[in-house]
Amino acid sequence: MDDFFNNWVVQVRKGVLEHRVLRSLAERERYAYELVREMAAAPGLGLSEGTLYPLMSRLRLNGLVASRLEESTSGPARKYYTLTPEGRQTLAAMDHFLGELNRPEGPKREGGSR
Amino acid sequence: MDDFFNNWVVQVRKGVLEHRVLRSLAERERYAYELVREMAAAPGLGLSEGTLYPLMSRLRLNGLVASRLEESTSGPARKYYTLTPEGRQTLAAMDHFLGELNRPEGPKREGGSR
DNA sequence: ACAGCTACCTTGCGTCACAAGGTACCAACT
DNA sequence: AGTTGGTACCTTGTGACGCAAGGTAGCTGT
Repeated sequence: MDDFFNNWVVQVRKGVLEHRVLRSLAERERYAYELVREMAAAPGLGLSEGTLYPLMSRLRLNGLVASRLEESTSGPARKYYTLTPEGRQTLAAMDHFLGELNRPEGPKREGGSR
Repeated sequence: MDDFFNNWVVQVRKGVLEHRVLRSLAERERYAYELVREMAAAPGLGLSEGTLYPLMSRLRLNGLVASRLEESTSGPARKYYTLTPEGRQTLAAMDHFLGELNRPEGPKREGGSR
């Protein structure tokens, strides 16, 4: 039926997810499995592990997060992720960009340069 | 430098663009070239023709827009696009979805089933 | 005739969500 | 001891799509 709409939703997630993850990590450190359940419970998202684990790898490769292993008394060890300074910087840039996007028609000129 | 951020912006566009285009067409009919310049001038977007033409094709294939050729006295003929009823419906669904996404922590339960 | 604008469309590339599948560790029941 | 079920990690293959670059064609001015 609405192939188109469903596909659109997937595309929207691509942008939103990374932002949401960084946002979440800005609050406190978390491990991936925790994030999966958190996001899956959120309104429009509903991601699975296959989405998040590669995402976390990308974040780490790009230096936005750092990870730390912690053993658990009940279950496998957890890999906790924290934001690096670059991660915080990128998050701020994202926030700014999204702010611009949501402003309906007001482009807002940059510091009146030139 | 910020490969990651730039890439992210590209991903965000994927979701935003289709919504913006439908929004724009909901106002009045437009032709593709017009949309390109309109979007390119908007804050965070900056798309090119190579992005928009395939997008318009997809919209037409999915029955969200209809097109109509109109000759121009100055230049090539223009293909004007209008929203179909399905297009309007999809736009409404998108608006709803985005509304849900932006609600910070309020999932809004579905009819309290179960 | 030629440059430049409008206006349409296509090809090749790279990125990414997602489903599905895989490994391993631990607790509880049979 | 074996099986189930939960936690927690990660990989592979597929399909979708933005984008740069390139292509076609009509009109205008020099």
